[in-house]
Amino acid sequence: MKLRVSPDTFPPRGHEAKRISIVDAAASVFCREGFSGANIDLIAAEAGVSRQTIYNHHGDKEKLFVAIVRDLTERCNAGIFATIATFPDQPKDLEADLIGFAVRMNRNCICNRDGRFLRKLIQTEGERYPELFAEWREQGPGRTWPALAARFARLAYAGFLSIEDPDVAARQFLALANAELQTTFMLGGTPQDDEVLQSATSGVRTFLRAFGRQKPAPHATKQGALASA
Amino acid sequence: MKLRVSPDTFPPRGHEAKRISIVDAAASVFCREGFSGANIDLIAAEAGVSRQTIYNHHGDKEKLFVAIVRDLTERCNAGIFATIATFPDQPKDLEADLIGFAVRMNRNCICNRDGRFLRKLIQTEGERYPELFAEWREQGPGRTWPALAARFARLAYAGFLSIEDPDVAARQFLALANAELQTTFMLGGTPQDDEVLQSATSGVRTFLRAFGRQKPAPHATKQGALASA
DNA sequence: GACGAATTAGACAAGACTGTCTAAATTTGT
DNA sequence: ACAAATTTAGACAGTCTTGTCTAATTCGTC
Repeated sequence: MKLRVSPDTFPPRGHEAKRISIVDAAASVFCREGFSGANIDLIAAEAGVSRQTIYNHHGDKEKLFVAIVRDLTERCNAGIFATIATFPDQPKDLEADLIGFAVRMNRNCICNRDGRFLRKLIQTEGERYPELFAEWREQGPGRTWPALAARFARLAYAGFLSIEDPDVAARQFLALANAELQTTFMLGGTPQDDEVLQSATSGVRTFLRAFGRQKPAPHATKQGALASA
Repeated sequence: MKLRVSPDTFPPRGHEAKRISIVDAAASVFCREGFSGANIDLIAAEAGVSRQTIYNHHGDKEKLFVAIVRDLTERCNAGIFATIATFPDQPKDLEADLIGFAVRMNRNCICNRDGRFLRKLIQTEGERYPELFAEWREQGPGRTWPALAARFARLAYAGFLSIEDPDVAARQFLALANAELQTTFMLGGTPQDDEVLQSATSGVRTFLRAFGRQKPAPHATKQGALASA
């Protein structure tokens, strides 16, 4: 296999630029080739950096790998929390607002570069680094699931939904929103925008058939919420 | 890394026994280590067979890998169709029967050895062998999804469910049944029986809240079905 | 422009792996 | 029990990879 320089900017300028370039290239290569298959020379070429620089920055291949996973976990978490912050607490149109939220979640957290890479690394190398991915589990799902569940609980409390267990509802919401994308995810592909919208739409519709209230919440926008408890 | 002989029967007897032993060991090692990381010597040791025998049977590493994926696809498909054959067409207790079906699907097709292995190989090597996994997609989801959808359509036609799109409903059914197991699957783990039951139960409950009929189907067991169209 | 730190190319040793080959040993069918 | 086919252990060449080292070059900063 011949190594070709990436079509990026020729050599990245500055210390920090190189660091970022290395992390990006390493994520891409680890993700594409797996840990065993990843080749430091290829990472170096793709980062536009010499091999020695990678060893200077990260020590060895395993440390590099761990750094990549930590980095991806952190960035993905940030994205997920930022997206959860856009959850529709006081929806005008519940269905449309939840569809919008599901689409944002997919596009900004699950289908984007970081999300795809992290998911693949967890799937392929999760068993080889139990403590590393236990850490991911705590910092990732362990914190994001409850945060999302809390928003659904709030929506139920305000009278928009009829939910018994908010944790279960949150997981089912995402499962439904992604139901049509499973095969694409399995093969590492990136679904088109319209596929994401399609899946979110049918998923949210089903979710609301199960958990929506027939009565569209008695004007419980601000003051009425507490009365319905 | 030292290679140790597997604790299986010492050397497998007979030509066919060796073939099977090689396929089993190779599936396990490819799955654990990925294609690049898989070591022919390790596969040979784990199969209780000499390295040369593997080359005699399969030619080279890549041909061996393709043979493994074909084999797993075939076995998994057989299991899925066998399980779909147990779908409750004339349920006594719709909820209980669908939960039972979801549990069987999980235990016999998704969580078992073949299912876990095939899923992982698709996830890790899918992009490297497009034509091979396109084949899987056609033979697997391409044939099993419609088969399952047909059973849901039949259930709806008989008055047990209220469904618009049986294909969507089938995908959402499985997505819901697995909603609680996602994290475990990501890390390659095998969920406990009670976790599978738990996930199936809450998934089916939500599914029936969305698609169940309030009226428990007007005795539409045999003759009444056609009338409700 | 000059100094110190960072980066580079390349060589290099050590080890691992694939795939081939051979001669001996074992198994199978008859 | 015999002959043919299969399997085995081990050696082997060739290739690839990791991680280190060195000497020269470039970069950031004053």
